[in-house]
Amino acid sequence: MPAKDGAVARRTQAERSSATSSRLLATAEEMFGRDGYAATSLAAVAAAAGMTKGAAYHHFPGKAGLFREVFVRRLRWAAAALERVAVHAPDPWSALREGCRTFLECCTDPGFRQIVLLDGPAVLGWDAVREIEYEHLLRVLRDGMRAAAAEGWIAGGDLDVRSQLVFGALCEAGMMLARSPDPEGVFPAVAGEAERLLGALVRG
Amino acid sequence: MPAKDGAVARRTQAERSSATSSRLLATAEEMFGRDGYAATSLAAVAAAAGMTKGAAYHHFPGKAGLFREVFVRRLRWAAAALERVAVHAPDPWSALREGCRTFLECCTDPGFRQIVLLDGPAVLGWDAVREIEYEHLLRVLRDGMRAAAAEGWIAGGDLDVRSQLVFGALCEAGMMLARSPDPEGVFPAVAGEAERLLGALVRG
DNA sequence: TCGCTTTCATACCCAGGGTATGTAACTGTT
DNA sequence: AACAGTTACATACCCTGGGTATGAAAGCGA
Repeated sequence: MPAKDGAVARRTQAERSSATSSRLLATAEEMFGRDGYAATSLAAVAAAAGMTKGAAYHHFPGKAGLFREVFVRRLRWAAAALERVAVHAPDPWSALREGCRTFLECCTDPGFRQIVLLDGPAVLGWDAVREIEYEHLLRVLRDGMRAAAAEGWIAGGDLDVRSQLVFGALCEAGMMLARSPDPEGVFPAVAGEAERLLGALVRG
Repeated sequence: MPAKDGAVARRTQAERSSATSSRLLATAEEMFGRDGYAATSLAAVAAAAGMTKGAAYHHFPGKAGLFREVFVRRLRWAAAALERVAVHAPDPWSALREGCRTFLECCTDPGFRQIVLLDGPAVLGWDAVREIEYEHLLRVLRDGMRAAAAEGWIAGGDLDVRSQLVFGALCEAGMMLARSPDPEGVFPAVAGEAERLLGALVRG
């Protein structure tokens, strides 16, 4: 077992690997989110992260592969925000309302909008996007609806389909927010209509 | 005024131009719809239409420009279908219901799905897509809602926002239909939930 | 100490969007 | 009818950028 060779701490392989991998991911998340997928070259991302294309291709299967990881990251980020809100809700119905509002706040982030809502479907294909979104967001929304339905808050029906339709409406709402010159100003109107749409499903 | 020179009918510039332009558009619509924007090269489109890239660049400002024209074409196609249905509806509420169902049927077309729902936003940007969709579909939907609201069929509110949210839900529904291995089989369930979403807005 | 693997950098290939230039087909004018 | 000017293409080229092949240096197990 050799000792450290002087002041420079020698790093293990796993440390090096995960460090560069993380740097690359963070840089890619920033650039994909700011400039969009098509306008961001892989070499530029690697350079901004302090390495070359070769390193990027060593850690990820390609540009689309890197984007996919970034996409998943953003979804995890949103899912974490949802989680924090939902656990404090007093009842399933409030959890639904608060969750949807939180998702809209996530859409306020320009990077989230660009990566998840705009480029995601075109780059990864709708099926892949749908699968990842299901894993992190849609299932939560569906389960929330099921819980609300079980307690009689909302009407029954095909909740798999309905949760996805609501998700589509929320994405559109998120895009409206992001596009607006005054997101904070229109937030109440958009969030209000979104809640009305949700509230319209309440069992009368 | 010179006479025709033999068997070959000489064509005017406008005829030549519009003929090649149409051929290019039709071919691009087919290939973009089948293979997607990224996987379709401009040279391939031009070749399939019996010409070279030069001709394409003479008639359109570039690949994205050509795609934009194709995109508009598809929207006009869908709008025409909506128009045919809406005029026969006995009341605003039926017009809304029938219009939404017709839109879902448009989404059954794989090319429509690929061009309008998948590639459009990423290629043209959300703002441009939104503007074109507004011109052809969203305005119709909003006006339909306004008419329905004026006659007391649905509740009031911000109908600009609400129509867009409903549109988002419909697009998602369309993607579900297109993705399904058995579109005809799931059509009733999806259309049913879409109508429920719409019906939930009915003034109680 | 010595292979072996992992981690990157360098150099290269090539598909494809865009452009510059040449040429043939039409058009208005005298 | 001849000519200049414009339009409608084709050909040849540039160059960005994704992907790959090769090589070197840094850990790692024996």
